[in-house]
Amino acid sequence: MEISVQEQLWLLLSQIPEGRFTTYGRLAAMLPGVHARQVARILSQLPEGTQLPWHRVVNSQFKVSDFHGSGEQSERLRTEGLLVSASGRLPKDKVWPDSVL
DNA sequence: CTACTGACACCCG
DNA sequence: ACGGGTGCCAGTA
Repeated sequence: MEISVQEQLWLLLSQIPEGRFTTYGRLAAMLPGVHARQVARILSQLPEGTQLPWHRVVNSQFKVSDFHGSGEQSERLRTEGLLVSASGRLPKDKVWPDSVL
């Protein structure tokens, strides 16, 4: 009995505390056989009312993609106390350590 | 710092 | 099955 990649990703995502963030690549690296691109796709298909912090995932450059409307992701991050630079980048000292599992 | 390239996984027509 | 596009990444200039 194995849980799907999708569910594993959800569990991982739910572990990210407020004020922290991670990247598609880091999440993918924690799930053997999963590519970063697949992570991005799964996150993009989360239901609208989800409790999961999808906004705490950015690309490897620590930059917010903001494809989700007009700046909603950056807005949410700022609300959690994460300072987003003018160019959309996040501070590297706030990265979620992937050693939790 | 930015721009471009190749490769990977997946979706759609 | 096939080719083109994408929200990625790593490498390079």
